[in-house]
Amino acid sequence: MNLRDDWHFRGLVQQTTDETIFDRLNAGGVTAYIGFDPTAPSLHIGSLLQLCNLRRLQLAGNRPIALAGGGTGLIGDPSFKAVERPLLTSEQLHENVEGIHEQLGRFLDFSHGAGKSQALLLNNADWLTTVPLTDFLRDVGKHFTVNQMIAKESVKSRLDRDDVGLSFTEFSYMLLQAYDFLRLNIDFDCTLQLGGSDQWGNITMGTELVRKVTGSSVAGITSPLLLRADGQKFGKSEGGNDRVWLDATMTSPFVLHQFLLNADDDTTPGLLRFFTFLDHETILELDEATRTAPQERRAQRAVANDVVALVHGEEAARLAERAGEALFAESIAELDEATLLQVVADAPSSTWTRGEFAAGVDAVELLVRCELAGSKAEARRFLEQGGVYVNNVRIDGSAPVDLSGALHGRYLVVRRGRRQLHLVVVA
RNA sequence: GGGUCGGUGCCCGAGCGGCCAAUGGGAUCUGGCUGUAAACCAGACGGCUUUGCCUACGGGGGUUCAAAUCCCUCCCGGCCCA
Repeated sequence: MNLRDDWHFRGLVQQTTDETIFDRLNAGGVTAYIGFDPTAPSLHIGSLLQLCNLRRLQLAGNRPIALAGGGTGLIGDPSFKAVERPLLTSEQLHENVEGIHEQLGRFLDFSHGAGKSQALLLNNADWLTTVPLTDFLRDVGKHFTVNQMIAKESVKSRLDRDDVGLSFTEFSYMLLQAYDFLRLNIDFDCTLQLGGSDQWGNITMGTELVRKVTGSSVAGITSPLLLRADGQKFGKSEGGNDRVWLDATMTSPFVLHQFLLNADDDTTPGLLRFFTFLDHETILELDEATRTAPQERRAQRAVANDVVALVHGEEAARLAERAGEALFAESIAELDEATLLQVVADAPSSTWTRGEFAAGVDAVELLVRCELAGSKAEARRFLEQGGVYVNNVRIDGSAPVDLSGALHGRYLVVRRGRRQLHLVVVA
């Protein structure tokens, strides 16, 4: 299977500066990069597509460069952002870069054995924070006109709006990213930049700069943004406004697994194509399975298992799946102790004394202490609305919670709503 | 620097002296239906020692019996001018 066909089959290509780039990618040996914004200490599921793309390139014999935006992060990308972003402090930024650096490493092969396709991990702070300002303005700035910069779709909304502005700082961002491409081209013979479709403007600034400065022709490919069926951005977590992160301490493997498993039918074909490495035949089979037996959710399961395995490892994927089955399909009360603990391993837990339960614990207090409710008022609301369960049995808060129904004499699985869990362990 | 308009709950946005914890929409949450979906329906949506009290309408100060609403001042943003 050649890479061009595969990428088009998967719907990974939104725009290219030059379709013939695929011929070179098929042949192998192309050096390509994707930049990752260190706006948080972890990458999130939105970055996963880009990670997978780098991996796909490498598997086809090309050299991927994962570029952490330690320098561009100091400035902030305004592309399609509604408002100016607060600047990150350099300490935050440093921590974030550390975090995503480590994650990037898990998706690519950095071993010397990989030969010419050995991946590189770079940080653009290395050059962006050291290039002299006057050199930058003369060597980079001269190649662009403000006229073309303000014509970019990515900043247009900000220029048109009458209630927010666009600072020069953010406006200059596109030049920095263009400069990245130039440096990577000169220093590493990098001839391709990939990114989400929101990066098109930044990418073309880069290809143009490289062409003007070095005379060599470099390319760009963007991928569509993955949207949910209702047009919302994919990646908001079930549990609120938070994104779904790739860091296990920020989004547990179980939550990630559940998130993907719950993808609606219309979004699932996209997930299969973007986030898995399954062959085309299997993907089409799973599409068919979604149509004919949606309730089995074979496709969602495949996505969930593959992604969790890729991000957190096979073992984590297996446990996450097992946990879901136990919580939703079986009776939790019948699990043996070891299995129970595995199933709720990801959930937050707290240790209580037997004395605290002597007279029973008020349900409101229990919810607040388990952090399943943000306040007592909220806890009461959940109880009133029938959204609280202990060991999968709904409680209404009229009676204190005691240990009569504790699993194995010492565990209470407290649940709020469909899937907010907390394990109470009685010491 | 000058002029002008504006800063309201997670977001957008009404309110413009008391009936305002603040209309409406979105987001979110809970329940119902279901496939641990989507859509749809219903309810909730600052906090507390909950017939009441406290905190909140950019910050601080003031007028008033009473302010998100009036005045002063500071901070922040848009636009125009320099």
